[in-house]
Amino acid sequence: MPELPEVEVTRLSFADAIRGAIIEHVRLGKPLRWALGVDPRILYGQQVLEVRRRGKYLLLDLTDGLLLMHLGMSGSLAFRAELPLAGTHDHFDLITSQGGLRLHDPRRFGAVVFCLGEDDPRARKLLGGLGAEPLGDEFRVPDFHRALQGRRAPVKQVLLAGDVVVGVGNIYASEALYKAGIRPTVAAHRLGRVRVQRLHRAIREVLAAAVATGGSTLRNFSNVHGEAGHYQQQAMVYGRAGQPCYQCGSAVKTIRQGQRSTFFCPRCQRL
DNA sequence: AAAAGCCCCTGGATGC
DNA sequence: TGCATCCAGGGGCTTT
Repeated sequence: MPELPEVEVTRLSFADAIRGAIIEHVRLGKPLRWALGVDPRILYGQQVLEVRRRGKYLLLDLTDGLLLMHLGMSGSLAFRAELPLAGTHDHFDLITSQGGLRLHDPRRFGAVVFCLGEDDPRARKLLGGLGAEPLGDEFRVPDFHRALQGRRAPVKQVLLAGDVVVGVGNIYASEALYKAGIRPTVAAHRLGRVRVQRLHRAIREVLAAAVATGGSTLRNFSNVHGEAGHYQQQAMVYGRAGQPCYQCGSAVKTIRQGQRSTFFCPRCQRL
């Protein structure tokens, strides 16, 4: 579920509130994708210094370590002064002096992992291969172009892979390609400068717009206060198979790429 | 090195 | 109402 915009919206919704908090207790529910990796009591007494994001990972900087959090497909966080009794899918609680942070994740593809720092082998393994931050200055057209030149896979799948650019998931990949007028099936290396430039711009615009509207809420996503996002209402192609393209009226098509659905307009996205 | 498949897990929607 | 099937916002790991 959560792509970069949802993760960023989540981060923004509690970073200020938790900054400076002292961890008092940890409650673990059912196992997530990966184990925490340490005795939870290691966290007790540590202070939460900052909340950052790298791709779809949230990074909680602690006094003496780093907590990596991932929301997987169905995860969401809640942060409130007092956490209610844990429900069936509440699998991680971080009780602090300033409130409780809770991970709710029905499918349990999410994870919370403790690392000593970003140089910790565990952190390097998860973060080391990530591509450029699409909303950051390091995401530049020439680099993007060069990276795409080395890929023969369909551009949609290269975007999803996350080693060229991070944070673009299944919704925003389709949306960005639509905005750029590029067919999702085109081999990445066949894109010329102009197309790459358009795609670069489209990715940034789509992600920024999604953050601004609180992300997309398809099922359960909400920020830390339980507020849903609205970007799905302005999706041009995602989830609109068979419906008329807003620009040209052609029926939006859906195909399978790497066991994921892709949506595009056959007329507006010719190459 | 890159690409393609396979899984992990639960729940909701759809069809019979 | 019950049951089977398919699909879902991710991504690490293994195999080609």
